[in-house]
Amino acid sequence: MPVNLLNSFRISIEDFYRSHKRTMPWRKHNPVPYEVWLSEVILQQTRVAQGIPYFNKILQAFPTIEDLANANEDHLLSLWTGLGYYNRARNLQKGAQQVMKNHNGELPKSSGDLIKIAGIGPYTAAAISSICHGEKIGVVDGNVFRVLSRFFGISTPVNTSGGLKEFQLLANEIVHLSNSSADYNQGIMEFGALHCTPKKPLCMMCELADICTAYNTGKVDVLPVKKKTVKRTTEEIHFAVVVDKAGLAMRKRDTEGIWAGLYEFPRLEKPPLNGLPAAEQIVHKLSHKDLRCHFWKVTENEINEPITYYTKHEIRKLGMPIIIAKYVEKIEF
DNA sequence: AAACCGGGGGG
DNA sequence: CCCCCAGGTTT
Repeated sequence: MPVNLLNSFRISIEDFYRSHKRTMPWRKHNPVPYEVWLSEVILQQTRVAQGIPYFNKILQAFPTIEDLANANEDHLLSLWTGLGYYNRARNLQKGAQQVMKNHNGELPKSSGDLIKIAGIGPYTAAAISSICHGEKIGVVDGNVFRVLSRFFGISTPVNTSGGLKEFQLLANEIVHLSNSSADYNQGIMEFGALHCTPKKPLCMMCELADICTAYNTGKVDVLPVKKKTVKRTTEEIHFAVVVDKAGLAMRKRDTEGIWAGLYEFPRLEKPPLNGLPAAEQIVHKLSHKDLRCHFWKVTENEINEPITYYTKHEIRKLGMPIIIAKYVEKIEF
């Protein structure tokens, strides 16, 4: 990306941050690292409005890292109740114990050391080090994915290792141009949360609209791109293999849906009572589901639909799903 | 790379 | 109903 574009973006984000009311509980000139750590862990995959009461409650119960390290786990979990992702609480306490044991009770400053602590990943390490110590490292969370992908028109799926790397590098490049990692990083998250929202972003009043790629190419509603994690399903299919003197029974499929207008074997709703397996079951993989295909050697009586027979010669001229075509090639009739 | 982890809010 | 949220760990 051109440096002047990166800078225009960065300056607008910092201006946005400095001119907005701040919502985080520990927003002060010298944020306490423990408070930032606690709030960032609480807010993982959690809306700020939902997490704030928990932050206040837990900080009051455990005012220092030492208190947290020595806490009764059940006590901590009772305060966490309702937040979800309860391993966050256990990891948080494990981290506090690590800090007591290995760092004299004080959080390390660099993101490289922070990330070694339980429950602190790339995001939280970058957040603590940039906000508390000015390290020039970009935070990458859901807001950052959204804002960067829209503004720069990046369509790389964000939920892939390659996408994550690309966005992290871009975030780092921008934050290196800033004199205040804390303001820039918090600004882009605040901007994403309040302004460049997932749905109905406030483009009409956005000061970045003039140079926003998504806005100027009509892609606001398609960015960021996420690779679909299609939950694959399995469907059982029972094919009737009916062989007659006249040939092999085939039926033409409807003109809509999968394999529209192609020829296949008559279907059975379930494994036939009077039938022998005619072949091994074959799993036919589609993008969204596995078709587990069974072939049953049955007589005409098992089929409750008009049957048409085709000779091998005739069948070769019919359009068929590949799984049927392969089967036809294998058998003798 | 994909699964798993929770509860709440909004369209 | 689905998507998203100031993500991280485990397999």
